[in-house]
Amino acid sequence: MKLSTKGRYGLMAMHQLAQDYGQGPISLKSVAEKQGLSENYLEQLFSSLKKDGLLTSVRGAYGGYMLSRAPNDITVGQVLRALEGQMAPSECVDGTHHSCSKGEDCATKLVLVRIKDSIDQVIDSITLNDMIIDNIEIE
Amino acid sequence: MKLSTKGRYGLMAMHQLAQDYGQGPISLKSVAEKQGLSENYLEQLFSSLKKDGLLTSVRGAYGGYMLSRAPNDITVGQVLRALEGQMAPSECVDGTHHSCSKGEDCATKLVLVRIKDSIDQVIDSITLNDMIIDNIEIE
DNA sequence: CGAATACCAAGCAATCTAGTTGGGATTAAA
DNA sequence: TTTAATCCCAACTAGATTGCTTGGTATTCG
Repeated sequence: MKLSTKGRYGLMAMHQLAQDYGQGPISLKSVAEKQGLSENYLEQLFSSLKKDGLLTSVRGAYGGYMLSRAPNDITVGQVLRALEGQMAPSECVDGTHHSCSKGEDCATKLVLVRIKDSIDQVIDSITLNDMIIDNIEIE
Repeated sequence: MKLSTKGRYGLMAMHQLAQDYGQGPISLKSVAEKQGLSENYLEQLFSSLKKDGLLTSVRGAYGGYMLSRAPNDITVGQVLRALEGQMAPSECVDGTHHSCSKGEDCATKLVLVRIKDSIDQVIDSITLNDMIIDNIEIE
């Protein structure tokens, strides 16, 4: 039940951009370097995040990426879903596939739904702004 | 962030054995057939579940597997961890690896810890007996 | 003895992961 | 107008993982 690096790297990068929010576009290279990530790989993640409307880009020299909204208006859930799809422990509870022959009459599915709901509740309640604040509080 | 089939099949099979609890050993073949799973694959899962002390086996003809404890004394968390390892969204929060160079000072890790804690709380609070009861209530 | 079972280890095709490679388009600044 | 910096896009790939299958051995009941 691991997150792929997409989700984790994406959170790291979005946290970085949240810290730099309001300072204009930040280059991919700069984010990749600060977070120790592959520039070309991160580019793919930013592409997904942009497609989901979480990032805005500025092309050309001195261009870069920035959050499309304030950090307190972007949740961890939005970031993770942009990169990982639904945060469901199984396809049978991800809302798109309806393949299980047992239908709703499945004890295992009930458990999986409860896991999914629990994850959703956590990730939808944490914003990028919370990530900054929480981290400072602990430092 | 998907569970592998191990966790899902394991829950299905353990739910079956919970329903048959007290009726002596149930053959692998029977469980596989009732749940529509590959017998040989399920065998591997039962091996893990036995190693973690959740199943007891009886060899020879008319042998089989049974829960090693009452259904209300086995949690979904114990089953899933036997088959999937720690239900952590990243190695940096699974309690065994300590590889992240950032140490505790990482906003992303704080988020991942909250996700893990939330999953743990759900899966450790549901027993196999709950799975039976909940399912009947809905039927 | 023979059938039914658990137990064990290795092999394997398909898929997924975590990138890399190689370019093209756009724009600020010199 | 050139140049460097940047975003944008698509294809490729080595290695790991998944979800099994195969082929056996050991044990026990009738």
